[in-house]
Amino acid sequence: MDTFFQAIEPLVQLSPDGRQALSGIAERLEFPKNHQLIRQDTVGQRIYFIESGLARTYYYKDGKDITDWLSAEGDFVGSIVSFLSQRPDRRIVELLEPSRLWAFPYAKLEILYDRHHEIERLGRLLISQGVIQLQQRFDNLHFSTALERYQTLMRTNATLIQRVPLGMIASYLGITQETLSRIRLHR
Amino acid sequence: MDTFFQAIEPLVQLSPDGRQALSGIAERLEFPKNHQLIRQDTVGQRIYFIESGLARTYYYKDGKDITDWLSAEGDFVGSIVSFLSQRPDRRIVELLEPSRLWAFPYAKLEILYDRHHEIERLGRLLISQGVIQLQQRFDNLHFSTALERYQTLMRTNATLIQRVPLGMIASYLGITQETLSRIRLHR
DNA sequence: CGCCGAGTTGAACTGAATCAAGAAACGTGG
DNA sequence: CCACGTTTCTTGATTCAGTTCAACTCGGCG
Repeated sequence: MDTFFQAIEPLVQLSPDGRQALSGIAERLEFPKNHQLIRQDTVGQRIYFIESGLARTYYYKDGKDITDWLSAEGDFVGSIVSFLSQRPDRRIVELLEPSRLWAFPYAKLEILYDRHHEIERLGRLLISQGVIQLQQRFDNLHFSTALERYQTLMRTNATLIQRVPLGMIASYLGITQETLSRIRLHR
Repeated sequence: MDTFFQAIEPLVQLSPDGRQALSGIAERLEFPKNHQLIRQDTVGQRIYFIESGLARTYYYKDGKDITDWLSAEGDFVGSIVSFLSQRPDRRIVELLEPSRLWAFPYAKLEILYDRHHEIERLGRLLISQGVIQLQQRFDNLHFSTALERYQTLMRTNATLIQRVPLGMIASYLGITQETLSRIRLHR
């Protein structure tokens, strides 16, 4: 769990007790490419930390496949809305590369929230980071052109573009694959 | 603070102790229309709960005024990104109606988070709600037409449309005032 | 009364979508 | 390790939703 504890270190200095509690509920997982972590219209039972690999969150709208989020090593992934609300959600989470993960089951996490104030704090801070990220993504979509959105992605997540097929990047940006193809050979 | 405690009741049953702690740091405020709660490029020192009234969060992009969020009685308002990250943000919060508010200062809230596990939990749950709301708004913007976005607003927030000028609603939806004007006299 | 902000309407323009072929690249089995 | 099929990416022509710019209407209210 070293990479995991390293990732959360800036947020909370966990006591040995808290660390042990988290280690106790974490499940070590390894899956091949294309494995579905979360299936459509299910309740997200787990939140995943990516030690290595790459995951995509997507859903279908009018039959079209829309990328909602892309998560790489060091990120958390899951159907956030479903996990937080404990309600089914259309979002699917699928691996784009073979990955090593740590999974945290919702029910067990709840118990730790109860018992360990410091873990509740960790939860609060992780979600806070989530809001900030999402808000930035929202702002970018709100009144920006396709080109601007692409440039922002290049600036913040340049490596993703090598690892994720163009069509998935395009819908992540809210544009069609054809438009993205045209944009990137240049301007 | 009754309306406030009523609003958070579904999330956490606070102990008398916790309630008193929150009451102790809350500031009762009343402001006229057009008052700025948060000024541009400042660090959000407070988060506000709206007992009565209406607030708008907006910012300028390329000189154009863009509505980021609209908040009415029962909602929390502030420059969320700035409040959570304690960094300056371009977002301005301004009252669209005379309002009665409860303000919670960041520094004092931090102390309560430390002392009262249950208040830390409240914080976590409130932010969780925030993510869910923002994600829904994001989804709606991601691959929907102007008409669809307007209809979603009608479905979820119909009353706002009476209270907020058309231009502000339009930029909230990510469209121009002219387009919104055309859309709503029907289709 | 006349002005001023808020909303509407019109006409021309444009960024991006759609539809439709092709060209590359990729990986799987023979 | 080559051949074939599938997936990924590019390119072109056309269409369309929404923007832009500009003028005009309406309802207050000072």
